[in-house]
Formats: sequence, structure tokens, C-alpha cells
Amino acid sequence: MSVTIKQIAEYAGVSRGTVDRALNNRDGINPTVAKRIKKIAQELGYTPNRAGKALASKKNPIQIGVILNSIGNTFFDDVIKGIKFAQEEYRDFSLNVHLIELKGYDVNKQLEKIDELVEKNVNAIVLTPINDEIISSKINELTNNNISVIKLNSDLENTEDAVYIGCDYEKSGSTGAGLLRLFRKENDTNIGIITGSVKMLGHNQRIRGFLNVCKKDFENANVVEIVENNDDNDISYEVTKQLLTEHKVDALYFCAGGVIGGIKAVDEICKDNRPIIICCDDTPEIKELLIQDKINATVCQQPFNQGYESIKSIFNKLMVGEFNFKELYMQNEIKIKYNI
Amino acid sequence: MSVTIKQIAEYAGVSRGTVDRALNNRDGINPTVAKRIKKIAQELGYTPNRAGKALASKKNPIQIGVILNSIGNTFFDDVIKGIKFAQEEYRDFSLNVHLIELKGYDVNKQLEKIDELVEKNVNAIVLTPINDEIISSKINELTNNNISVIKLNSDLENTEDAVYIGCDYEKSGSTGAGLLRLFRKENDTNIGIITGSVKMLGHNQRIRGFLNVCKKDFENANVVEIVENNDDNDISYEVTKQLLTEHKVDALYFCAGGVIGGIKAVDEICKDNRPIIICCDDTPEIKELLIQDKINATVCQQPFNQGYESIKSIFNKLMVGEFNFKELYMQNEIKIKYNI
DNA sequence: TTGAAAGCGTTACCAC
DNA sequence: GTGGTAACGCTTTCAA
Repeated sequence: MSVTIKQIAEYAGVSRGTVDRALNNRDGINPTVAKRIKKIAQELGYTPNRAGKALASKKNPIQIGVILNSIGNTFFDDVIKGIKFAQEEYRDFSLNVHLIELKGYDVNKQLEKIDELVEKNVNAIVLTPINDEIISSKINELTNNNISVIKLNSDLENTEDAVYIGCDYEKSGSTGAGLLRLFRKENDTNIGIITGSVKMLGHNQRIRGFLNVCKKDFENANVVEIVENNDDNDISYEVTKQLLTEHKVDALYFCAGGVIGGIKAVDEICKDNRPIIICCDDTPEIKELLIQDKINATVCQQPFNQGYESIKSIFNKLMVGEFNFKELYMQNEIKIKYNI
Repeated sequence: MSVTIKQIAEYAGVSRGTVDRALNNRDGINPTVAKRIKKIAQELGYTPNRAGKALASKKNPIQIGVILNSIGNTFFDDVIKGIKFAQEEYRDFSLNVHLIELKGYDVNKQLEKIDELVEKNVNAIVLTPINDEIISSKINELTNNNISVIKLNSDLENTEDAVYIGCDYEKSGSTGAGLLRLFRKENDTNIGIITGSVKMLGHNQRIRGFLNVCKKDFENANVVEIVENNDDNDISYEVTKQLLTEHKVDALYFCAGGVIGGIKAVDEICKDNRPIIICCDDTPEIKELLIQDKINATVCQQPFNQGYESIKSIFNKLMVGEFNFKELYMQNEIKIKYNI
């Protein structure tokens, strides 16, 4: 049987209320007493009972704010499904989720929404942080004020107390190259890379991982060009078309969005000798292209799980006291026509 | 705010005890009253609060029995890790797990262990059922006596009330063939298949899935032979060796165990023209072979998750009343050197 | 600063 | 067959 607050109270010769105050760092308690109780709890190996906590906190439930720059980006559909699923799963455990969706990457908008959530007295915020000094210092402000922060899907430097849940982008890139290496065996392979933006950390990390494997383990690989499409299908069409006409290309690696546009270019230019095509994620459009054999494989990042684990880990953090990780990386799942 | 037993009690003009008796089908209650209360609960959209239930059932915790034929089979290492992880995660929710490991597939041994667990008054049993009439009727006996049963990793016919969690074997086979098709592009491909046993349902389903894709979508594929290795490395070495000497083979598909033995044969016979090798699962030995580039890819079945979900879904079943699925199929995860 | 008591939703036990 | 009450572990509020 595990140790309870009641037992600690008896042992320490105080009331349960006092133990509660000590263990949860509430104020209105003699610091010396608090220290003594904490020590006893430690020695007895106390861990709080989540069922008890959940029940008791029915009166003021856990409030979780979520800010996603998700409007117009179907990748986040599954992330949101994961969040909703967790919300449902923790329904009985006194947990509320406030989901805010944004379009585009406007620093001030994101800042404003963070403040809105703070006004609502949230215990934790999950967000896809924009890579900007202002946002990182805001995040530090939050964590200093005891609001837990999860950086979802994109990481941010200098925000030590916030936790990251998302893709291991470098490994994602390596996996893409590793696949291509298997598809091509020992053949010489000219590769075109289509990225979203050179300003996006994740996209660059994917490219780095990809190039690393090419260098170390895939000697016949030759990256002929890296072009940018800003995750936009029209631009993607143009740059891919240009890439395909200027080079003899055996394979294309899309490390971000705009796949549809790129494929349109391939369909037009490569009538009888189609390059191998590897991309990332499995949005509905990409699934469709896999089925049509227009894409050979895609490297995914468990979007559902990203959403689900965000909520779940906040619940555990708030119940038990600490996150049990600094970073939580998803599996880089390879999907082909037959295992989607 | 969600509906509680107390509210139902007030609404029905009875005590909470009576409502509890009605909703949990306990005896010692007037059937008419029970029916009326159930109807009210239904109308009010009552769902039990898991935190409350978990707390209250501290006195007689949920007992889950697990019987795995896992000794000497490293595949189950991760399954067990998943079970232990769930056990830890549900520690505060009054849940005990009794894990029994067996070696080999002895029907009477399995039967005996089931009875042992029943003696201990378990609420649910998770097992890797042996494909035998005696076991299936035993399982039906259990479910009829209100003991929940999960068929883990291998399914069994005529056990309608037991739930299946595990691999979608046919899809696993399709995925293997789909991969090979990508590796070989349009080239003629002679394939050797090494299976565990033609008596094992899962192995046969994998082969069926594999052949299906060959037929429908991979016209240059030609399966030259299917050999059996009984999941034994020594036998595997012999049959693979024979297969490789008798046929010109471009690819091997291992759909069960004994991969190490098979690879040993490949190492010996195929000095300069190594076939593509695809197998299943990611035991430590297979991971090692992937890293060494001796296996090209493996199709996995989330063993950790199989264990984890078994416990989790029993918890939910017992808390909420019903399983929310009849079958829970794992992702067929493709793993290569770079995403293990 | 501390203790006592009520309450979160459910179950179990003892009276009647 | 039914109701009342204590209990599960924890938090909160009110008094002292």
C-alpha cells in the first residue's frame, strides 16, 4: 500500500491540511514545518494519488490552453484529433482544454492569445511557438510564473523550462535518405530537394539529416539543387518544374509542404521516367498520392500522438509534480501505399 | 457538469446505494426499480466518473491476469515493458497485474494457469491464446462468467466476446511486399519466403497479404519457394541455404522468427550479390542486423503498445462498462537502419 | 500558522 | 430490497 497524506500527517504530528500546504508549496505555513514535512514525505517515498487529486480538484479543474498556427494547414488536423481524444479520456479527471487556432505566423497575434489564456488563469499552455526572441522571453515569463509550457512540433532555443513534444527532424531527414538509398541500391542518384523555407529550423534540420546520410552511407547520391517553395503549391509547381528541366533527376525529396504542386510538375515533365519521390507527413492529400503511386514513401511524425501526449503529459505533470522528460520525440514512421 | 449517481438518486427518489446496485447489475434489488433507474441514467446521459470509481475501489482493486508464452521469445520483451509501463501509469487507480510467463505452447499448461488466475478472482485475463478448441471454449467460459478476456497478439475463432489486440498480419505481409516492390522498381524479382510454421495463423496471413500484393501490384514478382523454419535458427540456416542454392533469388521475406539463422546462410552463399532482405519485428538481434546493413527493412507491430493498450483498455472497460472496440490493430511500422 | 470538517463520485457494509 | 453512513486520498474553507 502506498503512503498517503494522512499517514504523513500522523507521522509528523500535524493535520492533513498542513501536509497539503507543505507538499504543494502553498503559503500560510511555517517554513520550518514545511521543510520537515517535505523531508518526511521524501523519506516515506510519498507519491500523490492521482485519483484522489483529480476528484478533489473538481471544484477548480486543470485549465490547459492550446494555441496552434493551424488554420489552413491540414497537418494539424490529426494533432487536434489527438488533443480532443485526450480531452475526452481525461474528462473524469477535472481537466479543461481551451483550443485557439491561428492562421499564419504573426508574433503579436500569438503573444496576444497567450495573454488571453493567462487572463483565464490557465495552468499550462501548449503552443507551436514562433521562432522569435519575443516569444521565447514570453515563454520564460510563463514558466517562471509556474505555468507549464509545451513547445509543440517546433522547438525554440533559450526556453529551458519549457518542454518539447514533436518530430525529431534530423532523424526524419536521415530516414528519408535511408529509404532512398534502399530504393536506389548502388545506382548513381541525382537528387532534388524541395524545402519549405530556409528560415524554418525543422526544415533545415531535415535537410541536414538527409545530407548526412548521403555523405556517410549513400556514396552514389548527388544532391543537384535545393529549392524553396514556401509551403505553397503554386510556387512549388514552378520551382519543381524548373528543377526538373535544368537537371536530370532520379529522386525528389520534399521536406515540407507544397507536395501537390511539386507532383503536378513531375506529372507534366516526367512522362516516362518518373523520379522516386519521398516526402514528409501523411495529410489526406499525401495519402491519396501514395495510393495513386505518385509518391513512393513518406516519413511521418505521429501528429495524433503529438496532440495526445501534450495533454496527457500536462495532466501527469500537474498531478505528480514534474514532467518526466525534457523532450519527447515521435517515431519517424515510414508509410507506403500499404501501411497507411 | 456531468451527471452523478447522487443526481440520479434524487431524480429517482431512491438512495445512492440503490442506484449503484442498479447500474452495476448487483443483486439484492427489485428488478423493476433497477430497470427504472437504468432508464433514468440513460436519459440523463450518465457516464461513471473514473476518478471516483478508482478511489472507491481501493479496497478491492482491479485484478488483471496476464499469461504470455514468452519465455525464450525476445519479441515479448517489449510487450512486457508496455504492460509494466501501464501498470505503473495506473498505479494510483487501484489496479493489480499478475504476470505469468510460459515456455512453449502446451495447451494444458495454459489451461492450468487460466484456472489459477480464476482462483485468484481476477476481473480480466490477457493471454496469447493457443489455437485450440479447448482454449477457445475456456475463453468463452470466462467471458460468460463476466471475466473480460483479451486475445493478445494472436486471434482465435469462435470467441466472440473476447477482444483482440495485436498485429494486422495480412497488412503486415502486404507492407513487406509493398516495400520490396519499391526496392526493386520494375525489375524481375525472384522471391524466397521463409515462414515459421504453416500451422500458425499469423504467419499464413502474412504470406497471404504478401502474395496478394505480388499478384495485384507487383507483376515482376515471382515467389520461387516457401520454406518452413519452425522459428528455429538452426533449421532456418539449413532451409535458407537450400533455398539459395536451388534458386536464383533476388529477395528474401522472413515472415516470422529464425532470421539470424537465415542471414547466416545468406552471408555464406551470397558473397557478391546479396538479395534484398525484409523481415518482421524489431527484436534486438534484428536491430543489430539492420545497423549492419544485413537486413534492408523490417515490418514491426508495436509490441510495447500491444502490452500497454491491453492494460489500458481493461481499465477503461471496467470503469466505463464496455470495450470500445472488438479488435485493436497496431500500426505496421516500417523500420530501417535510420528510424529504429 | 494551524486544525477540523466538508466535499469531490463511488462503493461497501450494516441496519432495518 | 432499501437507506444511511463511512471510507478511498486529496483540497479547500472556516475557525481558532
